[in-house]
Amino acid sequence: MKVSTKGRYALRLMLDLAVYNTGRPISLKDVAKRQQISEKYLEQIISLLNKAGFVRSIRGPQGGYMLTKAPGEYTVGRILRLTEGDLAPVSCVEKDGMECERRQGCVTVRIWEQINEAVNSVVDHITLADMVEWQMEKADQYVI
Amino acid sequence: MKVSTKGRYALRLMLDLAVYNTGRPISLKDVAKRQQISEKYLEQIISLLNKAGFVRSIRGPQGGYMLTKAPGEYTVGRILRLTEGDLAPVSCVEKDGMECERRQGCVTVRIWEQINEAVNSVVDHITLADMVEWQMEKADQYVI
DNA sequence: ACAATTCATATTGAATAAGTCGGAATTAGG
DNA sequence: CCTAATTCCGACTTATTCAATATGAATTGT
Repeated sequence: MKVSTKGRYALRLMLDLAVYNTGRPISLKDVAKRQQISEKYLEQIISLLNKAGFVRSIRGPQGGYMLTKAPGEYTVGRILRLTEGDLAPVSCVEKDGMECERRQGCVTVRIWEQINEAVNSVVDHITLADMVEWQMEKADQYVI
Repeated sequence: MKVSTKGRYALRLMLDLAVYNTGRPISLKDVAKRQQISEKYLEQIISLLNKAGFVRSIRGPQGGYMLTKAPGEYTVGRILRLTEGDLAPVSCVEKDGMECERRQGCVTVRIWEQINEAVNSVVDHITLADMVEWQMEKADQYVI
């Protein structure tokens, strides 16, 4: 029941791009330094985000990445699902999951469905914009 | 974010013991047959449940296992946590989890906490007795 | 031209998942 | 007491996934 580093890093990566956005591309090197994550690993992760159109890339010196949309447009769910796959606790309740011949008599599936709904209702109602706001509040605390 | 077979099988195993309880021990062979799970693998799983006192074992011929408490006393959460460990989506929000030096500045932790609470509130409010009831309803549907 | 960047693919090492295997210990029934 | 059914125990295996590293090509601002 764990979220892998890939999903967690993706979230921090996207948050970093949102928080440090100045209208100019942000290099992975900077993100890696701030977030203390291997730059090489971030490359793999942002590649997914790039192909999915969540960010756009600018190559060459002074290049980097930028969000393609406003932070409020990215739910945590969309970011996590892109990197982690379906968040369902078992494959038989996934959106495009495997079908199971035991399904009709299976009682545990109700539990998995409820867990699935509970998780989704959390991640689909939090956006990057919320997280940026939290970040600002944190920052305020330390400035005072 | 998946529950492993170990946790899923443990749940079905406990449910089987609850549903087919007649006051006499139930052998793993029978459970394995009904649930279509490897008997050898079930041995490993029930060993955990046994050591935790969730079931008690009777050895020898006509031996097997029995629940030690009423089905209503077992929450899904307790069964899953025994086999899966803490259900938290990241270790830093586990009950006895690792501490993280990034913690104070970390914003994503709020998300993991909310997911954790959402999952716990599902699994800690469903008991084996509920599942037995669901099973009965299912059975009724097919008898009619 | 150079250096900073992204892009693409392959490889690695460790851990975990999901069992299987072989046999020892216990005990009810004949 | 013997036998067979059962639990109990630990080692082993096989495949997959995780979490990166490594290598180098392609692009482009200065």
